[in-house]
Amino acid sequence: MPDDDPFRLQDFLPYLLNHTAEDVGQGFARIYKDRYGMLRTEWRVLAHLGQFGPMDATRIGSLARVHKTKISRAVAALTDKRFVTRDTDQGDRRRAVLCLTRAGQAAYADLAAIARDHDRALAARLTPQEHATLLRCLKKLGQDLPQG
Amino acid sequence: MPDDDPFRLQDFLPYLLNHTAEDVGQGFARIYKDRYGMLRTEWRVLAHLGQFGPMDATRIGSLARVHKTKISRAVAALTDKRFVTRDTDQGDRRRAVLCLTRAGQAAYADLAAIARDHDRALAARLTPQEHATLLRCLKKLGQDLPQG
DNA sequence: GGGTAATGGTTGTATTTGTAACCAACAACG
DNA sequence: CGTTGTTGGTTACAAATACAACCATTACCC
Repeated sequence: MPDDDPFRLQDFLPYLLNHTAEDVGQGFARIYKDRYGMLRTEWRVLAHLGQFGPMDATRIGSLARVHKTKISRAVAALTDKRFVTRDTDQGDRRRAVLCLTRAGQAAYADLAAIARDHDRALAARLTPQEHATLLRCLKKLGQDLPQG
Repeated sequence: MPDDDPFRLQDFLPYLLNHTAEDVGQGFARIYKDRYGMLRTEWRVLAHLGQFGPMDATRIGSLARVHKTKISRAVAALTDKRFVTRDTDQGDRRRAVLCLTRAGQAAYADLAAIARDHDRALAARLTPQEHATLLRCLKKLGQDLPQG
């Protein structure tokens, strides 16, 4: 293991990833913030419900790998905005099934369309091969992290 | 522009990038946090000084694209830890040139070595071609964002 | 059943961050 | 020179986050 191989901050993956993520996310973040007053976790919860249908907070948390307190607060904000309803599961009264209201569905449809365009614009800056490789790499790197 | 091409959250680049960045950064973050009580911006400032030598806060901010208040607080924390000195530029007494102390250099050397290993472990999960493409894509995506 | 643990979810509090306002030193220009 | 504008940097206050403690309900198990 050559110690003379120097550390290059510009190529350090956590740094680069974080950097790019912030840059790339900001444009879209402004949209859901300005248009619906949503925070990132709120958008994510909305997106999960819109994408996968009704589910409880724990499931969203594990899909999105977001801590339950963040989910809880995001859900509270979304119900305030009348975008989400919570329905206590009568079989297990600890659980609450979350569901988009009609307004929530509309907001999701609106934002998803914008997100899709946004994503296309990003992809257009890469070759199709690059884009495919990028997705594959990100997914590879994101799974089974050596105990974080 | 086909509206029937649906939005896929799992392939949405801002989402994926953010996700991966968080996952990948966490392991290393714990190290500089546990070992030196540093926050992310502190590590970044330290890394920039270690990597590029003495410079002022504004320069770090523009290199790392971090807001000046964050830099300011990170620098305050680093001087508290005796990792950084601030030297008022006598030619322009608004500027302060930041410089690693000996302890700061040691901390940087320690962390840089760990970062390098960490990075190698990440790279090892990809093929060399994938890794190269990934870096290239991240750099492409990070520059000249259409008004962020 | 009754005690203990585990699970779904919320709340409290201490940190961290973002935004704006601010101060001091310098620049530009009449 | 004075007055106005910029720039480097800090501080104040509001918003967001992390972490731990906490209910309520369900599961386990003797």
